[in-house]
Amino acid sequence: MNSLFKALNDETRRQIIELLKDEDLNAGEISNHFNMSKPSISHHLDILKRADLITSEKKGQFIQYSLNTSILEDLLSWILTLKK
Amino acid sequence: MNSLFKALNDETRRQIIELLKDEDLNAGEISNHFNMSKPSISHHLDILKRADLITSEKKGQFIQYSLNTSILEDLLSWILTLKK
DNA sequence: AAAGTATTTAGATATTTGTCTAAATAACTA
DNA sequence: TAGTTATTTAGACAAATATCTAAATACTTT
Repeated sequence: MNSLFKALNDETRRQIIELLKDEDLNAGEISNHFNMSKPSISHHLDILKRADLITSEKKGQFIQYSLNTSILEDLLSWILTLKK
Repeated sequence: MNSLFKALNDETRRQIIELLKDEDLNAGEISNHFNMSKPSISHHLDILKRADLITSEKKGQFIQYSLNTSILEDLLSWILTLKK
């Protein structure tokens, strides 16, 4: 859970998650949505990946990123145990 | 949401939340559960309070802390929008 | 009023984090 | 194979964070 909370604790990373909610994107496309260097975005993607919140797949010259929502189950149930 | 994610991004603070899930506790009682100085715990309580995850009420010489789960609604719905 | 208990505030410090630029790696194209 | 494009890795640095000790504040008790 530690890496999950850590990954979510950044506005840029949360925005990346929301971008990927709608469609898969490659690193460059993600980068274009932000006023930030590509290496910084790459770093954020790495943190999201370590938290298992996203997956990546090489498509030729590009790397396509997808959201993995299944990991959010843990978070959901953690929250729900608090609420009752 | 920023302060909420920030507050949740710490193992000690998550443990405090779990302690308060079962019963209200004062600062000293919370502190006793951790191998950490009282000022450090006080600091964590402050961050949880700023995030509105806990409330405090003065009871004479003591300060009693309670969990506020209503703030978790926002987090819940944020997660749910991602999952569909 | 003085002493004791509970908690926070202040200030210091080491670690972690987010960002950058430059360089490296990998794949496509001519 | 040389050049171009996509992405990551490496290394540096400023800002944020978690922790500590010492001191301050607030309440209770004698």
